[in-house]
Amino acid sequence: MAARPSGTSPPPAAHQALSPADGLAQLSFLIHSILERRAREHDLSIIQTRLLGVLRDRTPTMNELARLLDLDKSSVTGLVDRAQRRGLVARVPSTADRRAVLVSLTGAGRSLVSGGAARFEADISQLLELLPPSDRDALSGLISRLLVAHAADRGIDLFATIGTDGPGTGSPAATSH
Amino acid sequence: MAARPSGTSPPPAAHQALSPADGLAQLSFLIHSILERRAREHDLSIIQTRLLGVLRDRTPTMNELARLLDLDKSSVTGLVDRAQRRGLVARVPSTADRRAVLVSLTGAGRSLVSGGAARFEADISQLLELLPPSDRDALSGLISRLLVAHAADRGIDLFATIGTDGPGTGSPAATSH
DNA sequence: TTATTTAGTTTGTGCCACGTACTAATTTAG
DNA sequence: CTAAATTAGTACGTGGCACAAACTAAATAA
Repeated sequence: MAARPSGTSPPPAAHQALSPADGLAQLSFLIHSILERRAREHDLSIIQTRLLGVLRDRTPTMNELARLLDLDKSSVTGLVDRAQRRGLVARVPSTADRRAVLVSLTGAGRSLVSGGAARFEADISQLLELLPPSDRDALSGLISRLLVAHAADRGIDLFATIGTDGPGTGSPAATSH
Repeated sequence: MAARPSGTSPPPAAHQALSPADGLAQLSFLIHSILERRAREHDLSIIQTRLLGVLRDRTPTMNELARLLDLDKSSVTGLVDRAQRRGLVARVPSTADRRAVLVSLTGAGRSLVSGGAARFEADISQLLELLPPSDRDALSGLISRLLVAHAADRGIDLFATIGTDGPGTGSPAATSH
């Protein structure tokens, strides 16, 4: 319940700052919509984009995918179905567990997500250029610290169990809740 | 296309900071999910929540609502239908233009959004308590500045045309794009 | 007045998410 | 080593959400 989730403004005078809740809610919607617009260019929804993003450095089972995306497993079936139908991901039977199915990115899926990620990063750069360089760094740093603290707060996730070895098992924030 | 929209981590060493794009994307999903969880308590979706939030200090037409929420007007019809069916909003025929319909919050809708907003703010407070007080203020300030700059950048929105008079006409960020 | 634009709804399509019910494989008990 | 319980995944039905195209009614422009 955002104080003012969207295009609303209190009756404040010109340069008054937003409340933390308002600011975070609006920022969240802003980033969300930037992501959405980029994804749209490839006819991808946010959740499809997240799916591909997650698969960039993993080959999880359907079940793990559900946990990673914070979805019901029955939702993941359809999600992967649609991505597979478009040739973006593949289902590979697990050799270890004959019940399980591993989901992996296809070449097409990988190139799609790579290009998209690059453009999204460019969007973010451009957005951050609205701030003076020192503020940019400060903001990024603060956000990182907040996310790390939040992950640490609820579980020992974020960078735990991940040493320097490849794709980690730990699941950092964002999926949150 | 988030670099790593969700629960993913690069192969980074323990306390390495996230890239700006990663951080913003993850933060966005985090806030989004906090909002979602609170809304869920009242069986509200994010978009329903945004609808109620927008109506807190406006009584827009369907058309204005579409612009405010960045939706197609045909989408707004259904959105308002569902909210109206639950007694959260009302459709009031406009006296000025007999084609137009004004959408306003009912008492039930208002109390719902007020309570929800309070709880969301509490959630954000709690989240921000993970940072030292000085960092909290710094973060909020930077976010405000970024949002104001962004609004100014694309149009002259944010606090323009709004003096001290009540509910403004300008539509600030968040709806973005 | 006639033609055009504007406000809103209707209809049809597709994605997304959920809960429930089901099959098949695995694991645990006895 | 079977029998029971658990786990992985899918199928199905429901509903919200978003869009585009087609349509009605009112307002505005010609």
